Amino acid sequence: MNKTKKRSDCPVSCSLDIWGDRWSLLIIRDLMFAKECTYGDFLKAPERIATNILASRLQALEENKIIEKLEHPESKAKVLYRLTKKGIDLLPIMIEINLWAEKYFSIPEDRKAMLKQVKKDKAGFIKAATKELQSFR
Amino acid sequence: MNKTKKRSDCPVSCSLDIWGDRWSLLIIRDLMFAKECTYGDFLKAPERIATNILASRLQALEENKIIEKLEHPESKAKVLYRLTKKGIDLLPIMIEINLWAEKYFSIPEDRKAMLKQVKKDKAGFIKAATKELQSFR
DNA sequence: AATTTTACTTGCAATTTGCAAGTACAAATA
DNA sequence: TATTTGTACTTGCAAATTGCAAGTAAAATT
Repeated sequence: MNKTKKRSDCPVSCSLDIWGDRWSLLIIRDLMFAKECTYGDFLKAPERIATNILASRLQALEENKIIEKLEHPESKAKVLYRLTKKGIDLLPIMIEINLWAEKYFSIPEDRKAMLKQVKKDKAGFIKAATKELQSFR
Repeated sequence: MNKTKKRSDCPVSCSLDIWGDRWSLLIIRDLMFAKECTYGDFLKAPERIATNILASRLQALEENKIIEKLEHPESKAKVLYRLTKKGIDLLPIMIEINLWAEKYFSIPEDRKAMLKQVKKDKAGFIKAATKELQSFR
């Protein structure tokens, strides 16, 4: 989001200072599902983020070591983004958000199917998904 | 946050539409710790929320059934806010945020002590804390 | 060589934030 | 009873952020 404005020492506040806006977690969501995304991939998300906002969020997330850039293996015109370990560690938060939302909204079927797996063995799911994300690093 | 602007059917997006800003989760945090807060209590938080922002967030959270108002037992001049069940159910998200932050920031000692309890038995902690919050309803 | 793709940047209007001050009602105090 | 204080907001306004549309530059394709 913004650079180095720490509002307090509260862990919640510190976290929100980094990804507590309407867009950052959606970028992180996309990376958790797709593992690697280009700039254009993010723009395809249904929420329709504006290009300037996307650029500013990607920069802030990179500065905060949540994501990192890497070369696209097939093209110099493309940039690949992926999660760092710090970003991958947001997975439990992302899962709990999905579980909460499932309880209070109607959500897409494919997401429900995923959450069914989660509820069977949450720790196991997180471990496996983390490992999968790590394998791209 | 804002009224009824649903950006997509994604559960993450729907959630952020409600509490995905820099302040809402801090209000919810205060209510999770204190159980019941007055307007003035929220203003005492170290992040120093502006009075107009606080009023607008409280209204939005109430409209979205995350919090509710009740009469103060001792004074008609005061208003008490507390979490609804929907708000209490955000507890697992709040805990995961704290756990993530502990890993990447230095956080206050008392919060560390709480997280020590969490790590001993996460499900048990959430159950007990939820029950405790429910007891105020 | 010309066109298209990709990742941005820029300009600008609209919205939101943040600060300071003000208001209205209740409660405490003189 | 009159006055002051406390509590929960609202209002006004400047500054920052957002969102839309258009533009740019380098790389890839035709």
